[in-house]
Amino acid sequence: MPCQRRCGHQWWHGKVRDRGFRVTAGREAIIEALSSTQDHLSAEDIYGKIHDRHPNVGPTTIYRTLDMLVQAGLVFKFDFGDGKARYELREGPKGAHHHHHLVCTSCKRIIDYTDFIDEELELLKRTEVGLSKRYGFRIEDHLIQFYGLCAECLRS
Amino acid sequence: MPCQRRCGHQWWHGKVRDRGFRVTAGREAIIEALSSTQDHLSAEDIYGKIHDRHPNVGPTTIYRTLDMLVQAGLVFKFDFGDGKARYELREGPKGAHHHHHLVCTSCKRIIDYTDFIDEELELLKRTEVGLSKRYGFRIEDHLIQFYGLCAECLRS
DNA sequence: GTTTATGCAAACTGTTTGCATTGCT
DNA sequence: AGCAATGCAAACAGTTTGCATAAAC
Repeated sequence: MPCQRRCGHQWWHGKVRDRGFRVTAGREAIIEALSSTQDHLSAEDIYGKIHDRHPNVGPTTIYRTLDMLVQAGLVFKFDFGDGKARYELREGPKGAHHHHHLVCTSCKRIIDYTDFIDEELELLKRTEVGLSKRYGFRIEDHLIQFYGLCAECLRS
Repeated sequence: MPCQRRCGHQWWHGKVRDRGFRVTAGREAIIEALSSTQDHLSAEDIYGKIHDRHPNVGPTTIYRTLDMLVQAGLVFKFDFGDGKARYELREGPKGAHHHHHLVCTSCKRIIDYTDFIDEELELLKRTEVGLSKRYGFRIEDHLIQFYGLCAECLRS
């Protein structure tokens, strides 16, 4: 199905088709929901976001689509310890956008940060080379999260 | 309850009592299970490990105890994406032992590593200072995980 | 036309909760 | 004695699965 809109919403079609998956209206809606926000959406969040325009897309499809997108490498699945999985687009029309997370252990707020990434990237690169030599491990991704108390919670 | 054994199994008693929690046989068994292995035990794993000697300790107690230990800062709770929480002692009789994880996305194997920790700690320290200035966030802990394919899975 | 995706309902898994009882301090 | 911890059974939440139908290729 060609893109219905004149904008570039089909950047991911190739990546999905290349892996033998099909492009459907439901999947379009789910990717759009993910790319329309900076938040870390749960499956339920996505359901809420798209249910108005796509009342036919149910939770099952969302879970199955998210699994597929994780498998295809388009989406990252996170766990922040609140019992539900959260999903984030790994790349957009403009390419990959990498960041790490600050998790407030009190109010569960999540702050994305991209500062200091340069130093971190340098260390990560070195670490990855070292680890692959030492353990024969091929590293494809990483997760860095800091836990603590956010400004709001420190105040009270 | 003073330690029944002549060894140093009571190193954590103070930390638990200081926070207003009590020392019980079940909790002793759970901490012993955690300290007797390098593995990342799930609640069910712990149940299996202690059920012979402590048939009276049920799953509920294990969950509640683990929550308490996480709260008391003695245990770290992880999620490796296999649907069950996993727990690891944060410190032992000899003090804290910090490490990070390599997660094989194919076979789900987890490899602990402590290499490069010094460099990492240095960077983390700098990052933490920067983040606390920028976001007013007080960082108390961090999680670093690398994802990829282990040597075994690369071979096949 | 063939194969993959979907929706529904029901099943499943890990975890949590209410309440009466036990046990630490 | 007083209050925290436990066990049991039942409840719960998020997620997964089987199967018939619909849609993409």
